[in-house]
Amino acid sequence: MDGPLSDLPTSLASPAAPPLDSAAREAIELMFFAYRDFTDVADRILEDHDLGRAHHRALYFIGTNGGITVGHLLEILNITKQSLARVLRRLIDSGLVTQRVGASDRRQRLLLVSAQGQTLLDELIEAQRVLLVRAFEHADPASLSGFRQVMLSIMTEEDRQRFEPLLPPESTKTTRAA
Amino acid sequence: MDGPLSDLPTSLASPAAPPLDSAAREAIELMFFAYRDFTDVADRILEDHDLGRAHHRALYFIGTNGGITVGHLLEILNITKQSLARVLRRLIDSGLVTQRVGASDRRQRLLLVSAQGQTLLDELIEAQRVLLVRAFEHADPASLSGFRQVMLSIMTEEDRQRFEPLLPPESTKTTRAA
DNA sequence: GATTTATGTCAACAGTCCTGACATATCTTC
DNA sequence: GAAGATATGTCAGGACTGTTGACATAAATC
Repeated sequence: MDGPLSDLPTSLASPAAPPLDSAAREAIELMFFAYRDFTDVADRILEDHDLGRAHHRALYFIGTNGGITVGHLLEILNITKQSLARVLRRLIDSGLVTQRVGASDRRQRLLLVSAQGQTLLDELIEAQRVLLVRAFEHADPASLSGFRQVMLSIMTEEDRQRFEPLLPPESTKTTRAA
Repeated sequence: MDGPLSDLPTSLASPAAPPLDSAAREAIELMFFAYRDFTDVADRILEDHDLGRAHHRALYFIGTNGGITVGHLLEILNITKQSLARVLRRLIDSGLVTQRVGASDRRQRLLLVSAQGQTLLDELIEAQRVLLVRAFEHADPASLSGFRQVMLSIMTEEDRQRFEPLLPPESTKTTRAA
């Protein structure tokens, strides 16, 4: 009495589905569970500071892009300025992030992580790094680059470009060697 | 004027950080962007039906576990029953999910995806499958298994077990071959 | 000086998750 | 069969995060 719906032919929406079907299904679940558990370790730390995931993301990208402008941060996060404003307000009020007037353009607010903010950020990164190091230890270097390739390919071209300075100048784009 | 904070020694929170540091940082970002873009393609479809991500997740796991009980679904999703109730109500009211009284235990509500729900679910899976197929085409089979290994290793042991029937009976646990 | 740009702010609404407290049927056990 | 445990539901209220729409200000640019 369980599972009569799961093996119906994939006829309606996917016309003649390629064989990758079950692999894709598994990957969908891998994404779900891995991402959930990955964010969970950070969420637990954030709880102690009464911060949410949005604060984490903002803090992270400010930390790795010291002096970033609000506009650029908005581009990375892809949320509205009103959403970001709420989050930034909190980070600034609690002293985790500071701001400085732009040197060349005084309209800009350059965002910086404070010493206190860096301590929290280090803690957050460390928590996730532990998971990743463990994951990388279980996988050989080839697997690691496979992971990287797949993740990059899943992304939007726009997001993929954020990583390109790190990519070897090979083609991961249209050249399918066939 | 950009980046004075990003290269400070990792002295505060991570005692003597291994060399994997920059790889870990990159992986953190890979997770963020890949997951975001991966869910985005589904979110766009869901918008047309005025449904959210929570509805997607519930629909998905009901679809791949036809006749699942509310309790089991709660275990998978790891949310409270009040949260799930709201989501299920909507799915049932809109005819995407149906329920049936448990055969052996009449307290149970067995959840099933309706034909209409299956159509939507197929559409959602197809959208993400397209991304994955493209990603898998760009990566050789070894890379694919590397992706899989890393994602599995990131997870909680508990979640990893959900995949174990599919895993070869090797040890990905404590055996580090050293 | 007029326009555009970078940023902020007020207000309202929606989705998702949480906690706490009760209620109801239905098993299970003594 | 009565008592307790279990599966599920529901009401109430609160928090975080994201959205839209409208308006405000300062600084850059033309």
